Amino acid sequence: MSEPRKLEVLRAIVEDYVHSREPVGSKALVERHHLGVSSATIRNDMALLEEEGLIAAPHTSAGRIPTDKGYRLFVDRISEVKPLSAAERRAIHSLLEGPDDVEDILERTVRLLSQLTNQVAVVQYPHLSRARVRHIEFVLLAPRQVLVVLIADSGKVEQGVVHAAADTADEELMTLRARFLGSIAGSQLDLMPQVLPSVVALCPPALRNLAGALAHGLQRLADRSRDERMVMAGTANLARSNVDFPLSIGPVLEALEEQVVMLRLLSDMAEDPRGVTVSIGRENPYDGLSEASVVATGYGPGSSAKIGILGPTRMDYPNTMAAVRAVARYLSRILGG
Amino acid sequence: MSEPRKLEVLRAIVEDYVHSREPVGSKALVERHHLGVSSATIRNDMALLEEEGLIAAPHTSAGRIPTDKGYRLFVDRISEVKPLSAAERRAIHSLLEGPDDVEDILERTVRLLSQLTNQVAVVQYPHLSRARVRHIEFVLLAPRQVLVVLIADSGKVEQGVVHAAADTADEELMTLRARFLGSIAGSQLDLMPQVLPSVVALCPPALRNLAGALAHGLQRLADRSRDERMVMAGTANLARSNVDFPLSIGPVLEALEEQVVMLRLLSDMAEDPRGVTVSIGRENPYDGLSEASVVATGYGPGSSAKIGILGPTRMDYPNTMAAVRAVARYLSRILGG
DNA sequence: AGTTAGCACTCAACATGCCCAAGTGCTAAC
DNA sequence: GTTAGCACTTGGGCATGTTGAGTGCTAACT
Repeated sequence: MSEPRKLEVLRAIVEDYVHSREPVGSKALVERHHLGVSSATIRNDMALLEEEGLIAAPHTSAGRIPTDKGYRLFVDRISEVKPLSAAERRAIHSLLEGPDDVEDILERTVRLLSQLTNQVAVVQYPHLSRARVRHIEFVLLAPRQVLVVLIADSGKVEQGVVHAAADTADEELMTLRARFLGSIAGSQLDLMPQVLPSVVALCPPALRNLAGALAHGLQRLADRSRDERMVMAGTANLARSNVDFPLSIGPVLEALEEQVVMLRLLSDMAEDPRGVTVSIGRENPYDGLSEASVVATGYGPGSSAKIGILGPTRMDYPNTMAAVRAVARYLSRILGG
Repeated sequence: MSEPRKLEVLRAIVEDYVHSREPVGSKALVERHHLGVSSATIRNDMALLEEEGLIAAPHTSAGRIPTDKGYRLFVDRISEVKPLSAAERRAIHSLLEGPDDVEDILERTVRLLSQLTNQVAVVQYPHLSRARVRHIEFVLLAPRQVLVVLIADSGKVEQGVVHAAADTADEELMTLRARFLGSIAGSQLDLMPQVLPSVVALCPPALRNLAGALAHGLQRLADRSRDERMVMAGTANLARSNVDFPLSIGPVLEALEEQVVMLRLLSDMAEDPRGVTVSIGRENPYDGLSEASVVATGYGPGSSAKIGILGPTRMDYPNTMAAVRAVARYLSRILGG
């Protein structure tokens, strides 16, 4: 019994199954892969693989399909991340063109990734907790309604409306803006809770109320931009790749809509030295994703934000991982510059 | 042959079919609805209805199901928009609470609508072409990178990055901001193409280049906010309501992802005097939606922006229309105030 | 004229039985 | 450790039969 061949068999099974979507039997295996042994030998190997829980048979006389554990082993030890095709590289490169507004870029990136992989692509907004305040603006929308805008040096803009208790004049807002700006410009977003109260305290009593409301609004904006968000694309791929196939897409769509779930999922994925992390089937903490896998990686400064894809466990891991990794690198490069 | 009864039969068929998801036969009809005639009579009526193309039989010995045309007649002439239940009213009311940032509101609204109707809900951002410029801001992100922010009096904030040909100083930006603001503050977004060039022309030659780039950026932002966008929620309902059911959800998801398609669709829906417009099955201009219906209505100033839902043709039109109408009214009220 | 009872007819859905091919596990020989 | 051979299992395809819901038509009834 040769250990290397057993792995080779597992690999062949995974590849064939991913390709054909059908349980693969011993005979088909020896035909499609030149393994140098007979089908009987393969059968013995397969029996062992099944004992170890790496593959399973849907019913007595059918071929075998990989289990979650089998995919895991495949991803960890067998597969090599393939280089991208020229066409793919070109597609990624063309992403460099166009406006480099963060939102635009993320949107185009996620769309690209979903097309490259034929899966649902997801990307977190970059973390901003370490970003600094670049600018703030107060705009009077109505006598008691103030639009508060917070601009970070990362280029992210947050906005929100604050209600004033009393009618407010433009000059008051100008004054307060100057005060706030003077104190918090350049300071980190996550330090705002420490800084804002002191600004309010130093205000002339007449403005104290308004200042309090505005400080509260600013705080909310800062929280929100730390508070994570995401963009996704390619949900239609769920239906396409699963035509006549049993990844019940209902629960998956639910998970995708509950952005909180997805964000947790992405955030919790450990960073892998090889560049991309994979979470397979029941490894996923969320029940609805028990038939799905997530392939993700970090990007940007510190690789703190994540980008990745979501698809059926039966997916082409090597190519998918390659695409995710490549796109993440380009994205880092664009945003970093 | 009584015309009113024929309509009554059509109505019964639609209601039963929507409820049971199964073709409905003559016998079942007389049982569930007290029509005061025998099944044979109903059969005669049904034969006529079929001749007129209002209902159809999937195969010889099955009951009938409504055609698109049948639904159309049902919606136009038979159904009454039902009042909402108390629970639904309560749900809508609770929407009034919370921050009234436009984005937040739209997001919560669309989520609410999808829950009320169990369909996919969609809402256009309010049109801003008539909005006026409230404020602009230029922020230096890097020596040659300027963040341009445009704030409209509607409370909408647009942002984008502009590349400068040469290194730029903060003071230059201040100067230009004052110039631009002086000329365009208060003017309508759609007049910007007329106003901006003159501002550039009046700039001192040293700033002319930069001013041109900034004007271009501002123009892009103005375009973008006229350029429509949308928010949606409830895609998971597609899978749920169609478990074991043949609204092939693939094409629908595709349509939803192609926001352009959806926006066109919504925009093109004529305003209906009764408050909500319905587009049924093949009436939809987009092929992928041939088995889907859209129920939408305008909201906000001039009812120019649209809100609505998307679901299988076999849907509960009266309740859905009621929900869409009610939510749109509340939304108008909130945004209007 | 409109309504009804009755009846022959159609057809999807389900069930039954049969066979086949794919695939396995095991044993004995190499 | 590998292989050939073989008995065994079983889901899927197919032909056939049965059932029941539902129709359309005709002839009688009001």
